[in-house]
Amino acid sequence: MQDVFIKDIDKYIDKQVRLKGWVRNIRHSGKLLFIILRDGTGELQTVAFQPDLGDEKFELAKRLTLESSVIICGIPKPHPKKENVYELAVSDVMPIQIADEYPISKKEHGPDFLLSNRHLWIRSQKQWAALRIRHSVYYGICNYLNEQNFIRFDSPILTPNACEGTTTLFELEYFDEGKAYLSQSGQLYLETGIMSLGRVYDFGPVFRAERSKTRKHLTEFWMMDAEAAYVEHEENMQIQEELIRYVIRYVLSNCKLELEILERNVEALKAADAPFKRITHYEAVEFLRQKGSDITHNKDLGAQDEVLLTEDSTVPVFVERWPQEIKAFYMKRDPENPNLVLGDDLIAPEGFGELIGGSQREDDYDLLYSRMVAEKMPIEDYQWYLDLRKYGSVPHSGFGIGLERLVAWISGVPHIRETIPFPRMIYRIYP
RNA sequence: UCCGGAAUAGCUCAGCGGUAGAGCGGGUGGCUGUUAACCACUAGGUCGGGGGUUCGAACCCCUCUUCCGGAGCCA
Repeated sequence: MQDVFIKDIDKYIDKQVRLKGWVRNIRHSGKLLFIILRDGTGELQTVAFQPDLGDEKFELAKRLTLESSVIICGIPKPHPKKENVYELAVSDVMPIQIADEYPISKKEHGPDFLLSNRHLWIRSQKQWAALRIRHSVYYGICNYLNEQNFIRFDSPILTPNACEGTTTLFELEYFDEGKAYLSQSGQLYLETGIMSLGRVYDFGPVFRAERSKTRKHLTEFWMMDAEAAYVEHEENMQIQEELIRYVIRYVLSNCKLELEILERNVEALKAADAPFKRITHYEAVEFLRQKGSDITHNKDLGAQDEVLLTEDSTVPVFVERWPQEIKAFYMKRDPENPNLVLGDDLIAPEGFGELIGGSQREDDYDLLYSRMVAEKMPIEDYQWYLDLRKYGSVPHSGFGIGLERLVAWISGVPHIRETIPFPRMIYRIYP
């Protein structure tokens, strides 16, 4: 007897196989019994006919409930009514555990109930699809970076200092060393890595103690930071664009079924695999004011501004060359205008907001030092970071991608909480 | 932190001053091709907590709690 996965079922037509999984749904009609089985790789309808299975096994099989675990043997056959669909003619049924009354019914549920039952909700078809797309986005990113000679360089999660500001940090006691913080970004550590390895990236959870309550925020999310030596602003954006387009193609070719389950508009996704738009912050503000926004030239984009900026675009939009005063201390000044920095934000179409924040980094010791003093940063805590500008400093750039936002946009899932197994939000830490 | 909204059966909701309802889910029975199967019967409730108004409150008022959506901040 061959153990097989449902995704491979079409290779075993008319052969005896054994499937191991869970009951997604069960229906019976007299002497016929339909068990929809799922095994992690897919779903398959199994059909038991009482005279073939025998009265005893048939009665046993009828006692299966939603989400019961079960091993089913039988012979894969083409579905009598559907093209390219298969079903299993059941020859044996072995219940492993008869599930209690399953809390998640086949009708709709509210978000509070589903989030409280997240440990079970992940079994649902749409959640299964979203988590598989997350997996493919993750691997797409890693594959691209590997092909481009980026070396994985993991940043610490426990850190002695803030990357940017301290108001949004989770704080904890670290033995006798005083306060430590959960990392908001590994970027500063990555900058050390490039001086050894040339091009590096990290991928891990980061933490923001912001009291944000929107569909695009989590307090714990996964971020990929990449950093490269001898890469300047233009090439930095080029890498970001190629990476995103690579991931789009990777998901389109690996997750057809998942995108279909999530009812993602695949044509819109294909259309996004084209040269991205580029606009300076100054031009963006002019454009947005024409469209009725009250944004000014020294302000960041609001949520509505991001929608206005991308609503007529089929591709993501880069906003580059930002006013220095609203961007982080480590960004390099624009040589053509000292009031600007060589930073870029990549805004997703369809209202998902910022996918990437990147910049060329300040590589001059004195300029970086004076900027840190101006921001009243504790220089002694950052001496290691300043050292990088003393020992073989080079022009370099990098960027960070929020994994869940990218997954949300690519999958078309409306809320970021469905793009991570266990979302951490301001009012929720269970389960 | 601010601005909105919600809380009634296991779940999703209706009821909005006069005997607590439906669909799904559960249970029992029926059906040889079902697709959120269908049909019949059936069990299931301190109407989020506390206080008030009223002859009478799920419904009106006050308060607390929990959650949702959005803003700001950010990825």
